[in-house]
Amino acid sequence: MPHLRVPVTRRERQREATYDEIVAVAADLLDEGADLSLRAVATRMGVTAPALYRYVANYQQLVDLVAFELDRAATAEWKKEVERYPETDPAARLTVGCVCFRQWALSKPRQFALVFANPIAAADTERRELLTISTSGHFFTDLLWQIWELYQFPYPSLDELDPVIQDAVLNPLIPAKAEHIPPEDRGILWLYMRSWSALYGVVTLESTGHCDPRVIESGQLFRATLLDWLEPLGLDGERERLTRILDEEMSRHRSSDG
Amino acid sequence: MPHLRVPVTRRERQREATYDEIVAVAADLLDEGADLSLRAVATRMGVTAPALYRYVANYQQLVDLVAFELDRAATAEWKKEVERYPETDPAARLTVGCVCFRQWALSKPRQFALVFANPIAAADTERRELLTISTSGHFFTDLLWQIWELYQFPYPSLDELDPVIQDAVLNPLIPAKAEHIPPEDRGILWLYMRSWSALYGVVTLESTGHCDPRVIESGQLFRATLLDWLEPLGLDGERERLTRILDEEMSRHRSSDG
DNA sequence: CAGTTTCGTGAACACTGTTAACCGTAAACG
DNA sequence: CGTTTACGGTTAACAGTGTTCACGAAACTG
Repeated sequence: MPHLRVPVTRRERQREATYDEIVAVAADLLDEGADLSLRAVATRMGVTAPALYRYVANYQQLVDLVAFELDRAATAEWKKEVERYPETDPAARLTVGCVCFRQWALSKPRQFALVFANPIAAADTERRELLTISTSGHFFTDLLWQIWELYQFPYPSLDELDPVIQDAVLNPLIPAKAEHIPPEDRGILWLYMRSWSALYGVVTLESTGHCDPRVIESGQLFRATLLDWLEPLGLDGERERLTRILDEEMSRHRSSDG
Repeated sequence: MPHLRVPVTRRERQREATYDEIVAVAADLLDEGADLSLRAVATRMGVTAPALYRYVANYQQLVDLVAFELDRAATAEWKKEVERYPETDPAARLTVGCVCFRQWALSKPRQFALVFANPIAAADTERRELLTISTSGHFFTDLLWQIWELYQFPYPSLDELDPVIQDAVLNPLIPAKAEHIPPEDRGILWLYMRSWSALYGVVTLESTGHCDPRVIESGQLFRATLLDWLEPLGLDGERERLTRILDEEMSRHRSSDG
């Protein structure tokens, strides 16, 4: 959890460092194929398990901590990849970003499950807050906003939306760079939710393996889903170019790691 | 796992009964909010834990067993609900079926996670087989097939499909009542995969709680996703009627359990 | 310096899944 | 029918898991 007041006292710096070590060690464990456990993290840090309870209240909080970090680290990588295309081409950037997201989910299914398939009870406000500042969410909303600035695709006005949805887009609980979006334009967030739902759907289906392995390998389901979203996002004119980019990005990853 | 050769010897009947008790007890545990554990199932059956190893090879197999049963039982309920509309109206039936699926996922998120968010490795052929005969899959493909018989919506021909997808629809690994679909019509299965992916996406998103609780409560995301699929399924002419049915079904469940 | 907070330990509890050796009883076979 | 085999259960034990509690040492604070 990012603190705004950066602590300066020696103790607090030490504490912050320990937090960092916790998530680092946990991420290592996950990468090695072991499953995340309080005790494993502790012993690898050269410390006994109860010591960790000075830093997290329980196991779930540990999970949330590393989930947030995994999300942050992954998004940072995607941002780098995306920068192969200029800032003036957000449509290409979004395409690359989506492919990166999928590739990450496929190559690190355990991490993906931790971050995105980890159940969150509606009442659990703590975890919802964490979700709200999720880095990947900001990443995708921001790209969508940039696309809108450039292509001006149509979005529903507030009074076209269900009252409950009006509430949700005006005072969003989901991760979204929304502060800079004027209230009358918040209908865009509805499009964000819908497109995110579509992207999340295929990727989760593929990452959890709940479909034919050959279909996953081919990437056609993912590809078709993305192409369906070109039109609603005003990208019909770019269809050919973006399809080319999409195919190139997908084959790039395929060749890079067998 | 359903055996075709129904055993008659006393021992085998006894054994079958024990299997039934295992999944029944496990389902009870889940319903009570406890989490599924080998030991808990055993002690509740009045038996020690190692005894269960005469029936399942390991914990994962127990999970698979009850997952299959949960899927079967849930689908049986949906089938009943669906029968409120005549067999000659498969579009209405599919609508009801989708709402039931969502409602089940929302009211029993743990069970849903067990059946549908439970990761399956690509190499795990055993679990893939179980998936292939999944009851809910057959339920939805069958409805889609009936809709096609009635409305004759367009579907891709085999040579329009990616070679890998051709393979997948001709020799499907996913649950699908496909035997009675002639090879040249197998393009329908591609539409099935795509629509299932969309349905699976929203429902998983909602069931795992990875979006604004208000959006879930309103049901608008689910509703919009379903409505988007009317057109590809040749149901544009039925839009008004089916929307009415959809709304009615959704409010029905909302009022029935707070 | 004295007092207090912080951070770690060790022991213990209540659980997990899983393996091993063992044994009575019920079915199967000659 | 008697003998033998195999099935279905037991107990004991191992290696883990999350979590709590009482304690102590070390580090900061007045």
